[in-house]
Amino acid sequence: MYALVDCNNFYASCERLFQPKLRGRPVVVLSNNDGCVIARSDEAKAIGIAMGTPAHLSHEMFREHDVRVFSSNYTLYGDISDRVMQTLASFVPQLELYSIDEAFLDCSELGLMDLSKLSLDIRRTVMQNIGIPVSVGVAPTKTLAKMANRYAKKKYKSLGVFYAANNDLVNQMLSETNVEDIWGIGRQYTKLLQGHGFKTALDLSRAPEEWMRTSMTVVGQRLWNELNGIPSIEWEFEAAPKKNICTSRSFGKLTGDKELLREAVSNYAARCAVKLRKQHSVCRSVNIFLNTNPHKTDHRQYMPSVTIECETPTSDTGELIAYALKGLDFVYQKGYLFMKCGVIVNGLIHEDAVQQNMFDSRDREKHKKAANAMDKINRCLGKDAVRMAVQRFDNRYKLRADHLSKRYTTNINEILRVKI
DNA sequence: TCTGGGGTCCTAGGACCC
DNA sequence: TCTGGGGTCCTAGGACCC
Repeated sequence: MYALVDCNNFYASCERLFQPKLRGRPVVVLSNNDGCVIARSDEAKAIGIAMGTPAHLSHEMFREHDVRVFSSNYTLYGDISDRVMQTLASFVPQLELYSIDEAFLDCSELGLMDLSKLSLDIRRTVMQNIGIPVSVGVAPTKTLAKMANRYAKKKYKSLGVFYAANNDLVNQMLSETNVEDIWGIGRQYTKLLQGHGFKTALDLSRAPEEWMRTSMTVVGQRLWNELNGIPSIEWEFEAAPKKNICTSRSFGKLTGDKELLREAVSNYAARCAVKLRKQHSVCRSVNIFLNTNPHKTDHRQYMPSVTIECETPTSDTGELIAYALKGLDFVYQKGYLFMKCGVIVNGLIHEDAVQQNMFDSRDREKHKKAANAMDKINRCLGKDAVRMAVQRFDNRYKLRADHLSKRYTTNINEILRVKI
């Protein structure tokens, strides 16, 4: 049996944690750059604010309904997430962290324990320890557990848990879930399935296995198995090292200034380098891309990207910045207004598996020591306390974040103050 | 003024090898 | 009418996830 625990309206719940007066009030959290809505409290959902709504189209509505708006504060959400996961880990021998607000729990070795009772217990404990509301779905496969979780939220809102303990309960859930709400079914597959007359998950579970395989390849076969109670998605208890790493941002405002782009690209390359070293990887190539704003149909559009092979696989900040700047030189053209740029490092391998290049004149040991020292200082003093000159300190291209809350739990200067 | 950022898996097709 | 038969590796593109 699999349990899926999911934090309700996670980002909105995190913000409300430190401002209890917002309980019962509509709260939304915006994406980077305050672009669009990415999290909503129940109250915000109830007044019809849709996921992904551009913020600039909603100001009227926010004012009208007295909606509290936040910029996203990933430092805070990441820390609250760690705490929730720690609490969850105390209930089962093993769990898989699936996303910042979700985890699968392995219930297979809990013997005859009453899983409904366990679910309620989890919910109560997380609420008491952390203050974040969660929902729990328990079922024989991951796909069904995801479904059970969604079903709990929809149908047993106040209870917050659903245990698909037998065939009747599984079928009841399947019959009340539409195909488009199944985990793994997106827009394209929804079109395909509806076109063939499949409306509910129950319909799909009874589709001919052969048809699922031929029209949806192995993805369809797996899904068919999972819907029929045959686990076909493996556990991943240990986070696998990433195969590529991307750092990209939209700018606070459009720019064609090459110096500004150099600064942004250097910073993103440096972030990639830190992420690489954290998982003990080096990359074989670096990709740099620029995007104009596709929404501005009257602007000239240009979305170039270029990949540069590293002479020797590396995770060195200075080296990656140099590659990234070389890439920028290659694709940059005057006369365009850019909205976004990014750096992707590809072909990651373990740092110990590097083939030495016999023409390599760089003292890698020395640079590695310097990088490690830099990481250590930055871990203590906050990220980017030490940086390369080209990164600058003034962040002229910085994103918008007009409604940022404090980093209550990770920065001593921003700790919650209580007036008595 | 203003529309996120970061990933995964699968398949097809081309380049190349013996 | 006809063009070998296997392989591997890489990339691009499409689908999906939060």
